[in-house]
Amino acid sequence: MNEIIIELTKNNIKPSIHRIKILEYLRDNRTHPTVDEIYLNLKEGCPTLSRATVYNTLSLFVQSGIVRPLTIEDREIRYDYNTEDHGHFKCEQCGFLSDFEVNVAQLKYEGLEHHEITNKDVYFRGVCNKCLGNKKS
Amino acid sequence: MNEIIIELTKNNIKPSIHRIKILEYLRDNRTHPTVDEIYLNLKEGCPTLSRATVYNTLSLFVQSGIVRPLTIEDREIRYDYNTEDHGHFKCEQCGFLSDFEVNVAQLKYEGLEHHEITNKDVYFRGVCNKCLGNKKS
DNA sequence: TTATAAAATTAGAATTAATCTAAATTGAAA
DNA sequence: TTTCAATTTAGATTAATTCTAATTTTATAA
Ligand SMILES: [Mn+2]
Ligand SMILES: [Mn+2]
Ligand SMILES: [Zn+2]
Ligand SMILES: [Zn+2]
Repeated sequence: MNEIIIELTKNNIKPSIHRIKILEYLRDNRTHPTVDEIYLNLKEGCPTLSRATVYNTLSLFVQSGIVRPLTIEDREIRYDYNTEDHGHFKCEQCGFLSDFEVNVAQLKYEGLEHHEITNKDVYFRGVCNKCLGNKKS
Repeated sequence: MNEIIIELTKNNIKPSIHRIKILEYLRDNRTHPTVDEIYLNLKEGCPTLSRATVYNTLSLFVQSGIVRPLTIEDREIRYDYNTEDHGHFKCEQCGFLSDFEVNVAQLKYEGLEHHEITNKDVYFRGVCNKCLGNKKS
C-alpha cells in the first residue's frame, strides 16, 4: 500500500484513494485485467466508483508508463503492471493471456531509421498446453 | 485478377465477385486498411456492397490464412495481404502503420512449452521519421 | 475558519467497430 | 424449370470506449 503511494508520487500522480486502489489491483492481479474486471472488483469495496474513473486513471497510468496496455485482443484493452521486457501469448481456445520470456530489447530490425520507438510488443497466439491436454484426439 | 481467383480457389474459397474485389483491394493497397476503408472504396464501383459482406469475407480470409489481421490499434482491426515475416510500426502522431524487417521466426523465447503457436506478431510504437522531421524543436 | 479555485470523480449520453438476424438474391445441380 | 444451399443484404443489436456537464473533493489564500 505504501509502495503504491510512493510509486504514484514518484510519477507525479497525486495518490487519490481510487488511484491507489486501481494500481494496487494491477500489482496484485497479474492476469492482465480489462477495465471492466478492475471496475467490477473494486466496486465491491467502493460502491461509489465510476467506470469513467477507471478509464481516466488507466490512461493516466499508461501515459506515465507505470502500466502497459495490451492490444492483443481484438476488442478490448488489457492492462499489465509488469512493464519489464516480456511477451504475451493468447490462447484462442480458453482466452487465457499468459506471459513468456523473450528478449524484445535485443531484437534486430531494419527499416525504422530515424524513428523514435517508445514501445515494443511481442504477441503470440495459438492453443495453450492446458487446452491441448484436454483435447481427446 | 486471374491470380486472385487462383489464390481463392487454392484455399477452397469460391471466387465470388466480392471476394475477388476485396482480396484484390488488399493485394493492391498495402496500407493495412480497415474494414471501412475497404468497404467505402469498393462501394464506389459496386454500390450494392454491404459492410456485412466485407466483415464476413475478411473473417473467411483470416481463417484461411491468406490475410493477416493486425490488432496494433486499440479499437479497430487492420488487414494485411502480406503474411510474410515482418513487423509493424504505428506512429502515435500521424497514425501511419508501416512495415519493417524483423526475423520473428527466429526469435528465441521460453515459457511456452507444449503450446501450439499459430501466429506471431511484433508491434512497435513511437513517432515516425516524417513526424520527427516536421517538429520544430 | 471561510472563500475561492483547481483537481478529481460521477452518471449517463454518445460514438462506433463488430456481430447478429432474418430476409432476399444468386448460382449450381437435378 | 425446380430445388436447395451458399452468398449477400440492410438494419438492429451489442459493447468497449469516449464525451459531457454537473458534483464532490482537495488545496490554497485571505
Ligand atoms: Mn504480462
Ligand atoms: Mn504489413
Ligand atoms: Zn487455453
Ligand atoms: Zn508519423
